[in-house]
Amino acid sequence: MVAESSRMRGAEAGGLRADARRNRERILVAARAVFAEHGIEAPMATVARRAGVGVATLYRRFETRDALVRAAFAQQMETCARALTEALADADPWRGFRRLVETACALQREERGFPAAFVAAFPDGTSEHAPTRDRAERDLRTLIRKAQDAGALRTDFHPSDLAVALLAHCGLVTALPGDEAASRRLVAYLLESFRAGPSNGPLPDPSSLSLHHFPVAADNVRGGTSGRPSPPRGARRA
Amino acid sequence: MVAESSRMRGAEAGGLRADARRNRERILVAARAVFAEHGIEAPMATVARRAGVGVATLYRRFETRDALVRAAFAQQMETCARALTEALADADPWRGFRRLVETACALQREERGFPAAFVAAFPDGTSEHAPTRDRAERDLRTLIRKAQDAGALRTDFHPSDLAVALLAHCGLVTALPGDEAASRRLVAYLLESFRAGPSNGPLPDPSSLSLHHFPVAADNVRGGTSGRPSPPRGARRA
DNA sequence: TCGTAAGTGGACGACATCGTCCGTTTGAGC
DNA sequence: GCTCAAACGGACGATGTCGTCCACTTACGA
Repeated sequence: MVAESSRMRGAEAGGLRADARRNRERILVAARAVFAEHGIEAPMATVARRAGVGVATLYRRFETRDALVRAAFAQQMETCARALTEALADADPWRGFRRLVETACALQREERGFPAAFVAAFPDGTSEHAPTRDRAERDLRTLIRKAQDAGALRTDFHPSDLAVALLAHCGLVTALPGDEAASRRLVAYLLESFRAGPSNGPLPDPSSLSLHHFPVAADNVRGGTSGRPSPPRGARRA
Repeated sequence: MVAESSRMRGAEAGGLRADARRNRERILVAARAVFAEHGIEAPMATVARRAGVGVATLYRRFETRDALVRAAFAQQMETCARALTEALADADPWRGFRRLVETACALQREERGFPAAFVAAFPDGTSEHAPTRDRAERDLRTLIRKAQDAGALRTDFHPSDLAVALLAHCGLVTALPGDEAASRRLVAYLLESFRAGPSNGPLPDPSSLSLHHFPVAADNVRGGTSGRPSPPRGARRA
C-alpha cells in the first residue's frame, strides 16, 4: 500500500539499494556477453565471475537461469516489439512485413545468444496468456491480413508460417554463427516464396559454406577407432 | 597378414568375437533409441544400460560419443547417399532435386536425433578430405547444374544454398520435434523459392503452431521473481 | 575337455555445476 | 558517528557425468 509501485517499471529494480541496483546491471551486461560467447547454457558461476559478483548475488537477483536469460534479452525483445509497431504503421504493408522479418532475423543473427533465448520462448504449447503477447499476436495477424489484401503476400500464407520461418532462421544462425551471408540468403529466399506479386529483386551474395559435409555415408565412420579422442570434457569452458 | 580383411566391410565389426559383434549391434540400436529420446547429449551410461552392456564395453567399441553418433546414424547417411544417386539418375532433374531435398528433410524430421548428428557433421570449416564426400559434393553440383540447364532451378541458385536450406530445416525440426506440418510447409516454401519455372503446386496444410510467443517484450520478465523455479537440475534424465 | 586371450561390467576417482547457508561488509537513515 | 537491515561473496554438500581400471567370465581353437 506504500508508494512502491509508483512508477510502472515492474518489480525489476524498484526498491533496491544503490549497490544492489548497480550489481544487477553488471550482471545483465555480463550475462549477455557470456551467453553470446558460450551459449545460454553457460555456468551461472561464469556470469557471476564476469560481473565481479558472487554466485549468491546472482541467484538473489535471478532465481533461475531462465529468468536471467529473459531479463538479459528484454531489450532485444523490445526491439522486436517496436519493429512490429512500425511495420503496422507502414503505408506499404509488404514493406512493413518484409522489414519486420528482416529486423527479427537481423537480431537473431547479430545478437549471439538471442537465438537460443528466442527458441526458449517457444516452449511447445505453453500458452500462459500475457497481455503484451496477445496484443503482439493480434497485430501480426492484422499485418498479414493487410499485406494479403494489398496483393503482396500470398493468400495461402498462414500466420504460423511466420513462426516457422523465424524458427528455421534461428536454427540456421545457431548452426552457423557468423555466416551473415547464409542468413541473408535464407531470408531473401523465404521472402521470395511469401511474395504474391513480382519478385523482391536480386538475391544477396551466397554463403561461402561448403556442402562438403552433406550427410552422405561418412568415410570416417569406423567401429571403435575414430580420429582423435575428444578432449577432456569441460576443458574449453571459461 | 592373416585372412582378416578378406571381405571389404571396413574395420567395423571385422574380427570381433561373436558376442562382441552382437553387443556392438545392441549398442547401436540402443544409441538410436536414446539419442532420439534425449538428444545426442544423453549420458553414455544411459545408452549402455539400454543396450544391456556395461559402460566399459561401450567405450571399448566407440572411443568417443562422436564416433558412436556417427556409427548410429550411418544408415540414415546412406539413405541420403542413395537419394542423391537416384536424383542424378532421374530423367527430370527438377523432380530429382525436389525428391532429394524432400528425402533429406524427411529423414531429419522422422529420425529424431539425426538432425543433431546432421549439424554435428558441419563443424564449420573442418574439411578433412574424404573420397565419399568429395564425390557427393561433385554429384550435387552436377545435379544443380542439370536442373538449372533444364530451366527448372533458378540460375542464381548456389550450391551452398542447399546446405543453408538443410541446416535451416534442421533447426526447425529440432525446435519443433513432431510438428510434421511445419516441416513440410517450410520445405514447400523453400522449393517454391528455388523454382525457376511454374509453381510446384499448392502448399501443404499449415502448422497449428501459435505465434503467441513472438519475442516481443515478455510480460513475465521480472527481476528476481519469475514463475516457478526450475526443477532440480538433472531430474528428467533417464 | 581345457587354456587363454578377448570380452565384460561395475566400482571408482576426477571433475563440473548447482543452489544454499552463513559470517562479513556496507549503504542509508537518524 | 551509529545502527541495522540489506546486500554481499565464497565455501560447501549434493548431484550427475566422464572414462579408466581391474577382477571375473566366456568364446573358440587345439
